[in-house]
Amino acid sequence: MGPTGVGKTALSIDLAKQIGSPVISCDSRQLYRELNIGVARPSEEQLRSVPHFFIADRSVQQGCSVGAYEQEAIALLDDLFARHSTLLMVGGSGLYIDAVCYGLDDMPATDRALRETLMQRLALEGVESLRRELRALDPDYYDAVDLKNPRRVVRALEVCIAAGKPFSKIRRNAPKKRTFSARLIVLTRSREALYESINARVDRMMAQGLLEEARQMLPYRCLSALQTVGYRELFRHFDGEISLPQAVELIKRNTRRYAKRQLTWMRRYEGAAWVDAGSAPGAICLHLPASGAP
RNA sequence: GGUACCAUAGCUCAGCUGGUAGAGCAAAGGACUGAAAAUCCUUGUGUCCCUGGUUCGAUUCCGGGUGGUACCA
Repeated sequence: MGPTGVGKTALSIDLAKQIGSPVISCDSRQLYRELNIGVARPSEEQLRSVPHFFIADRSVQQGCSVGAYEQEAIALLDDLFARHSTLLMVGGSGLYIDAVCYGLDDMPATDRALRETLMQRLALEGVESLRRELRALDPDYYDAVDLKNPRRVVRALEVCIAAGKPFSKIRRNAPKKRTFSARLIVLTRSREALYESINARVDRMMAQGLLEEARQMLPYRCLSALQTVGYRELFRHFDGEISLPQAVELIKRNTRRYAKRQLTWMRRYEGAAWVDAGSAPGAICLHLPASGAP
C-alpha cells in the first residue's frame, strides 16, 4: 500500500513476477471499466504482463461497496491460495485494506430509498434533527460518533432503522479470523517528491485525455464512483463554474490532500514495514517469506 | 542617471495617529466499519529587507543602503 502517485503500480508488477503471484488490486476506483486515465489504471501492457484482479471489471453504474468488495476478495483469495502460497495485494484504499485483512462487521442490507429519505431530511431539517433521532435509537454511538460529520450520522441511522437495533450493537469492531496472514508494506517517499510526482502525473493525465474521459462520465456524475478526484473538478469546469487551468490546479491540490489522508490512515497499521520508494525493488523482495509464513 | 512607489507567513496582501503582528489561499496534524479518491475535525507557520537615528519603547517616524516595479531621460 502507499499514497497515490508513490509508484505502487510499477513495483507491484515486478514483485508479482518475482513471487509468481497475480496482482490483486485493492483500489476503490480502478474497479470501474469506464475510469482509466483519471484513476491511473495500470497500462494495457502492464495488465498483460501479469494477471490482475479487481481492475476495470465492473461498470460505474453497477457500483461497489466495501462490503461487496470484502466478500468478493475473500472468495478470490480462498480460491487462489489453493494454488499459491503467497499472494500480492496492492492498493491505496485504506478501508478496503481493512476489510480484507481484518474484515468488517456483518451489517444488514440497507435499501437506497431509506438513504434517500435520510438525505432529504438532512437537506430539509439539518443534521440536528438526525442527531436527535440517533440519540434516541443509539445513545452509545451518539456519544462516540463525530456528530459534525453527516455521513456518519446518516449511516448509523440507516443501519439502526434497517436492523431494528442500535448500530453500536452491530459495529463490534471484531476482527474476523482469516485463513491467511497479512504482511503490510507501506511504500513511501518524501512529501516533497510525492507532491512533485502527483503534480506531474496530473499534467500527464490531462495530456492523455482526461478531459474527454470526464466528459463521457458527465451523465453519471451523481454516482458514487464519480465522486472522484479528477472528475469532480472537471465536472465543475463543464458547468462553467471554473476555468480549465483552475480545474487542473484543484485536481492537483485535491490529489495531494488525498495522498496525505492515505498516509494518515496507513500510519495506524502497527507492524507495517515502511519502505522508501527510492529503494531497489529487490530490497523489498528479499524480506518476503518464501513460504508465505507470517 | 533622475523621480515616484513598494519591501510583513510558502504565495497574495492587511496592519488607524509608535506598545514585537493577522486574513485568504497553500500547508501541517488527526478521525474514519458498505459513498472511503468519500466525509469530517483541529492548527499556525514570522530576523516585519539591512543599517544608523529619534524614543522608555520602532514593523510603524526620520536618514542612508540594498532589491523590485513604474515613469522620465
